[in-house]
Amino acid sequence: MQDCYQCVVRNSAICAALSHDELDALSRLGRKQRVVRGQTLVWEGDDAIIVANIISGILKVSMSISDGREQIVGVVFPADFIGRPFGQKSAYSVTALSDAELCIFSRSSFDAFARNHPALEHKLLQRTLEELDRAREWMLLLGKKTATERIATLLLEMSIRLSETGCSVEQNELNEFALPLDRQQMGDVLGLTIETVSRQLSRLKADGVIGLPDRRMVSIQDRRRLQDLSTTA
Amino acid sequence: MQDCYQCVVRNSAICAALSHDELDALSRLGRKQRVVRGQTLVWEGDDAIIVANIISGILKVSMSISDGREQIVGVVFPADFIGRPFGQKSAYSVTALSDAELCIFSRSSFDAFARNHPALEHKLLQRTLEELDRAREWMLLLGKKTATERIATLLLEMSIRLSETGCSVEQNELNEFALPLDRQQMGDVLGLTIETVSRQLSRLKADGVIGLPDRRMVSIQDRRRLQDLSTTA
DNA sequence: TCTGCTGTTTGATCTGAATCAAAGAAGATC
DNA sequence: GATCTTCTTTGATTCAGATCAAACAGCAGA
Repeated sequence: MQDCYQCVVRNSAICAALSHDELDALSRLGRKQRVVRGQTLVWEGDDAIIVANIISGILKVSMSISDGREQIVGVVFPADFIGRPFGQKSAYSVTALSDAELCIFSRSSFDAFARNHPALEHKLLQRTLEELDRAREWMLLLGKKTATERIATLLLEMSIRLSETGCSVEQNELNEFALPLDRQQMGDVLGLTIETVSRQLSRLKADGVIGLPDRRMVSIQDRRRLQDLSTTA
Repeated sequence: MQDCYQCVVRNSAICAALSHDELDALSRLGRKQRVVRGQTLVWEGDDAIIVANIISGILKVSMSISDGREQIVGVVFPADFIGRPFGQKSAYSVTALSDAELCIFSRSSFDAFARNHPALEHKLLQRTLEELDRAREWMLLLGKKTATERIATLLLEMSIRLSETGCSVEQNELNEFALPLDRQQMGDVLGLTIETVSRQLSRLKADGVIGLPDRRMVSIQDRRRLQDLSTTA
């Protein structure tokens, strides 16, 4: 792999913990890879053989039951880390929601490198703690929130995380954005059916809280109201 | 704090990563503390001022909505770690489900110590990754499983985690144990109401899958059937 | 322009779990 | 041993969201 210094996520991914020399060493272990929308990188239950940094694109992390029920347990953005270091098996699948570009490492070589670079492990620990906070926040949503609250929470969360990523330089990214999820996937994140998601969105639109210019676009017209509906602390 | 060498969780808590000298240094930062059942150690939204190892007892980690709805997002056993290192605020409360004994540190001094002891941070990372796996497994349960599946999954999980803790030396701990949760708390873990929990347990008992000798005790009579009902991979 | 195809919306109906309500059980306290 | 108090179980009813069903919109290709 070449040119980590040019990398757009150099300073936001966990690599930010490394000096130039260390980054060189790590880069020799990895490779850049493009994946297309819909492609699955890791299958639930498989040996955990790779880990990766996201350079661009959005991916989902999901778990399922043998009869086909699926729950999306995480949505991953540029600069985020995926994979299960220090573990034998992957308990979840990772699938691209958009075309994406990754920086991939074999898990075993990454594990070894990380063990020798505490600053890198520290970054990884911080990210894992944040991811755990997010997962627990979502458990509250899945266990206790109503359909309306769930949709409102998702829209606000997406609005924030997409604007943090800041790919597009558009001024009003925060209030107008393209959802990286279709209706079915929104249902799979929220523990709802596609019909319920659709109905809730229609109602928010009818109430003037949001606009839906096309199937992927959302514009937040009354953010305050959406926040109230989301019942988030 | 004295006598880490005698500590029952010395080899299973994250302290196992430390040498004698290091352990001495860490022990000088902490103190042992007893808490009684029902006592809350950390309040959701408060500054994250403490972290701790559990020596004995069982605690819950919970989040709530202002109107009183509560979700239990984790149940913590001896040798487990609680608190939110490297973060300003605690997003959740921690409350004792039984009388418990903890080994408490101020977060800031623990953070500083951990940063200088990579082996400790490594253990902490592994635990956090395991906790994240568990949280995601539970997201699948909360998002997609039926009431029966949820109860069956909880009983099996409790059976396993309680026997791993292995406090009691009783032979058949795995199939007969005291629940550390009352019915309300079971509901709060599972995203169900108290009535639904009670009805599901009654049905499992009527079907001969489990026995309920008293309000806290559970005996698993047909483990195979319980596993089928839990729909866990 | 028509014809599929895929994803979305809307409507009608059903159902699993919530809610409302009351009766037991098991400890505590006096 | 009687009386509270707290927790649990069971029953009746309701309802939010699931399921079943059909129409609709946007596009790609012929």
